[in-house]
Parts: sequence; C-alpha cells; structure tokens
Amino acid sequence: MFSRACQYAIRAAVLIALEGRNKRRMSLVEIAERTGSPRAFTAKVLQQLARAGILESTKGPNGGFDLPPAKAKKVKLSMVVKAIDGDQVYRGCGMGLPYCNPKKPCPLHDHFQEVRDELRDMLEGTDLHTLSLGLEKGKAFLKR
Amino acid sequence: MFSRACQYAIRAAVLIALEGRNKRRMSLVEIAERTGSPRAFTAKVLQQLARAGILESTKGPNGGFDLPPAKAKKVKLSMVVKAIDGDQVYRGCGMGLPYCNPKKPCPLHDHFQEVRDELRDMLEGTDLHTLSLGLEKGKAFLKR
DNA sequence: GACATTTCGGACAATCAGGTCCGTATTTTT
DNA sequence: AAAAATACGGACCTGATTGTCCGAAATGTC
Ligand code: FES
Ligand code: FES
Repeated sequence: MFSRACQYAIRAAVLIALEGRNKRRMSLVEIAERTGSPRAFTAKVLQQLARAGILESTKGPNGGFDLPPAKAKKVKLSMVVKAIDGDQVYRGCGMGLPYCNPKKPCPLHDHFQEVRDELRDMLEGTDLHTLSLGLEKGKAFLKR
Repeated sequence: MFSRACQYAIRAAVLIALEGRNKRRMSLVEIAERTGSPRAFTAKVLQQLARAGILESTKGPNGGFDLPPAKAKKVKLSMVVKAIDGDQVYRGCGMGLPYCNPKKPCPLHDHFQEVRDELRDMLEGTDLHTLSLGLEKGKAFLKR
C-alpha cells in the first residue's frame, strides 16, 4: 500500500506531533529509536518532510524536528503520503493504466474507484494531531 | 497499490476470461499485445498464475492460456493478487508494523482497517467472469 | 519422423527502492 | 575561539522488481 519510506514518515510524523504537544523537539536518534526505523534512512525521509514544509528542523545542539500542535492539526495524512509516495496510490488506476480515466476506464474501475476514494477521504480527513492523541496511555504503538 | 507484475496479471486474466467465453485459447503474444504488457515479463507472470492453478496452460501449436467461464466465475481477484503480491496489501498494517494486530494497534489502525477491509471485500467479491463482461462493446479497456 | 509452434525455466541485465557512510554546514555551549 | 551536537547532502552499497534472451520441453501437423 504505502512504501517503506512513507511508513517511516508517518510513524515519525505522528511521534513528532505527540512530543510537539509538550513543546519538545526530537532528535533524529530519538525518533529512529522510538519508531523502530533505520536511523540514516529515516534522516532522508525527515529531510523530505522538512523540505515539503510539513515539519520544522533545527540544527545544532538541542536541535531536531518539531511540529507544534496548531500545525499538526492542519497537516493531513494525505500531505505526508503525497510528499513521499506521490498521489498515485489514491488517484492512480488499479490495473496500471497511465491515468485513471472514467471516460475510458479499465474493467476494474467502478469497483476500484470506490475503495480508492474511501482511502483518499480517510487520508485527507485524518490529521497528525488526532493520530498523536491515540498514542497516549499505551492505547497505540509505533513499534513492536 | 499493486505491483506492476500484479497489474499485468489482472489485465491478462480478465482478457483470458473474456476469450474463454468463446472457448478460445490465447497465446502469450496475443495477450501481451492486447494488454499492452511486455511480452517476456508477462510470460513469467502467467506461469505464476498457471502454477497457482488459476488458469490452464497448454504447450504446442494452438497452445496458450485459457480459463473456462465456469472457472472464471470462481476465481476472485483476491486470488490473483495473492498469487503475485501476497496478501499484505489487504491484510497488512498501514504503518508497516510486522502484522496488523488490533490488540496492539498502530495509531492509524482504526482508520486504516476500514478502508483495507473494504479493499479486501472488493477483491474477494469480484470474479474474473464479471470483470470480463465489462470488457464487451467497448465499455472498458485493457490498454490505452 | 521431421518440423513448426508454443510454453517453461534458467541466466542475465537494468532500474529502482531501501539503506549506510561520511564529510559539511549550522548552531549552542564553554 | 574551540568544541560539541545536530541536521544536511552526496556517494555509495545492496537487494528486489522489472524486464530480456535463449535453449529445452512439449505438442500438434504434415
Ligand atoms: S481507469 Fe482503472 S481505476 Fe479508473
Ligand atoms: S496495526 Fe496498523 S493497521 Fe492494524
């Protein structure tokens, strides 16, 4: 469904949103640790998110990545996915035709469009702040 | 969403089901042509489907791949997808945790499970015969 | 039996995704 | 000013996916 990189991005982003509520800034090392993601690779992914304007990064001692709650409420999951994987996953044709075109559809179109649209709605309707709430009190987990 | 190989598999399978209704057997060359897929690679994919028992293959002159309507009605899309990509796409965790486990869920679980289950239902509820019907009279297309 | 047609399967090549390493730039602390 | 901590970015490695090629095996036709 989502690429490895994108999955790391989501995990990291939710975690950063969580700590952002305590006004904490998170270092790469801590993020990689708590999301169970490879450190160097996660760095690349976070840089992409920073460049996309999804989160802030600061260099130097006590630097790291952060995302204040106000912004976390505005950042939808779709933005994270799009920044890493593009929008092919929730806009593309299920059978791999160049673009999904309802005027010249693949045989799967009608069936596929429904679930793809629900995916899109879900991604566009879910923000990082909301997801971070689920992380409190051991209700949800970022690694196992 | 689905791998390239899996998309070729679906296109080919639907086409074979279509011609199966005319008791026709299709050669690799014709399949590749009409689905706009690379010939040699499609061969591999079709062999996988044949080995998985999803369609029949016959060597020699007038050989090729075939799928009688009776069987096409029983072959669900989920079987094709599973044979090529495995079932991770409609069973796995959206954030990449080893297995989706509602007892120890990722923050996205509740949201994700819904659309993933709809995808599963769609794949398990759609058979190749039904899809091939859509292909008649230029209502749907396998390539553009 | 010879030949043509077709799938089968292994070896290979190219491209891409996932991942590491390391030096550089920037900022804070001392 | 020096040192330490941190993100940045490029080069590189590795494995998977995508794709090609070609000989072998099977089967129908003459
Ligand atoms: S054309 Fe294939 S999903 Fe719309
Ligand atoms: S645990 Fe992540 S989707 Fe179920």
